[in-house]
Amino acid sequence: MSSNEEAQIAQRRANLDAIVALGFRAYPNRFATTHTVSALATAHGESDAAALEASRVETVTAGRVISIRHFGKAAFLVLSDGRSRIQVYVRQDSLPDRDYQLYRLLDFGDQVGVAGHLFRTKTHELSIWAARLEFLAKCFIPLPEKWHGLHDVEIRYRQRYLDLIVNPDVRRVFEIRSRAVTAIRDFLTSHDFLEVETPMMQPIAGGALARPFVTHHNALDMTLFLRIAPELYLKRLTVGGIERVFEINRNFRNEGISTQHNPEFTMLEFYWAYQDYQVLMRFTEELLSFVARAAVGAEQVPFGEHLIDLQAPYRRLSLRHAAAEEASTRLGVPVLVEELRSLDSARAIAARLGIDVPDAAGPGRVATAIFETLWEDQLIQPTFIYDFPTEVSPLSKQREDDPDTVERFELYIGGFEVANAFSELNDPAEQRRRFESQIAERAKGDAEAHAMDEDYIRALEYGMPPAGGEGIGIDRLVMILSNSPSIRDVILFPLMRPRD
RNA sequence: GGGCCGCUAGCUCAGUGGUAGAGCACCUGCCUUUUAAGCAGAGGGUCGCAGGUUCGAUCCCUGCGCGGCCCA
Repeated sequence: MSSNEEAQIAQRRANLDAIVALGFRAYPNRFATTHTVSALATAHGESDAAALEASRVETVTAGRVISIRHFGKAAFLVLSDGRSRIQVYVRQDSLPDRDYQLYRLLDFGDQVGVAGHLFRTKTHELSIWAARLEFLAKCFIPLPEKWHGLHDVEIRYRQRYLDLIVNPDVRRVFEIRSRAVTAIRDFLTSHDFLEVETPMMQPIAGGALARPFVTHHNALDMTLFLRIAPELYLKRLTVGGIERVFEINRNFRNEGISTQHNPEFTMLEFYWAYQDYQVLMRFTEELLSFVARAAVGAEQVPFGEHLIDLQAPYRRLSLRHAAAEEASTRLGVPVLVEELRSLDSARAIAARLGIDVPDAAGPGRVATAIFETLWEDQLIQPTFIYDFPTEVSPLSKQREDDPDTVERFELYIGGFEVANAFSELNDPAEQRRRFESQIAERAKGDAEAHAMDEDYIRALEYGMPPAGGEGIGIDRLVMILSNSPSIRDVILFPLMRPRD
């Protein structure tokens, strides 16, 4: 007993055999077109019937057949080039017999070439009056239904090509992504930043607090880590005199998967000598409004229930002040900023709020946990959270007036972190102390604590200029710009478990 | 790692302790301006996988797999 799908595949193979028997090649090497479907739709989408008749536009184009409506000895095909669609009118008395026989053997999903002239049907649909058909490739496997499309997210992610064929909005998301990345490059290069590429495989996984993926180089017999951040390499370049530098590339973090986390994700990092985090806040506002205009044509973008406004200025909240203020509201008693700076009182406040913190956490980690738990969900409109505890920021420079606090901010949009930036720590002695403190954290069980990097300290010993640096999560930014609720909607091939 | 939910035809989904349904798609026939074309007819199923309970399980129970959402 053969299944329905097997029968459909057999039918389609038989159709291909018949097409070959007509003299067509099964897999021709090329097809010379004069226009893409999108070009035709753009150029003539507004032309009326009389104008098309007067100009008699002849065209040769190609695409995938995504609909066939038969009418006896005529038919309407819909051809897609992945972006736009155009109707093709096929009739027996307008085609060579061989081409008409070909049309009768076409299946939903086949790749075809068409030559003919443009016209409008009675119902004003822009169409090609086919004078010639060429066969380009067979679709053997039945495609998902035209009306309901493909909803099963598992198949959409595993077989993204199917998703792209049948769900036109998916293409739109990745066009936004492409325009956003291009806009970031344009913005930074126009501000004299140099784009570079630094190692993806690193002997020490530094520049962030995260667990790395581990691999091995056979010839050198050495352990290598897929990078969790490019930070330490980019800052070495500022030592080398590249005063404005950026990289857009993949990071890898060996952590859980969620609507906001994919094990590999794309990050922009840039470093700007002689600037500090205050300058970067203003620069970020400029950058993001520029990117929004370029990617979606507006600074206001819908995101779920919200309309997010990426126009400057963004709200600014000091981390400890915001945490203390919200804790006061929740607990109904005053909570002072100073209480978040001492371990005992900070732990007591966290406990009263029902927030669990690791045993090894110092007051900085506790204050940060309180802040994230109380505030993260409400930070829908762009908000800079600034002045982080030094304890959680091993690569950031301290405030001149407060060694427990670093000049650092995170930008939240849509309820999650999109950017992280700081005035860069360039004092090699202080950097060594921070690394040593991280190693102590690791000894206490923090698997994400930063490792020692002697070569990085040596680079600082040559003198790194004061600088501001920032990382922006491209995937998360694109989620906001494209109104996508999951990071998997903005990554073409998100990581999935093997199915078999 | 924990909790909840899902997995039925190629796709989108109903459904029931008594051997399974719709729409679209596919096949046959009719149709030379349709657009979710129309009309008539036919076919298509390991109900995620494996056990258990039962006279009988797609349905109830247990485990596993894959996915989704939430939490850590």
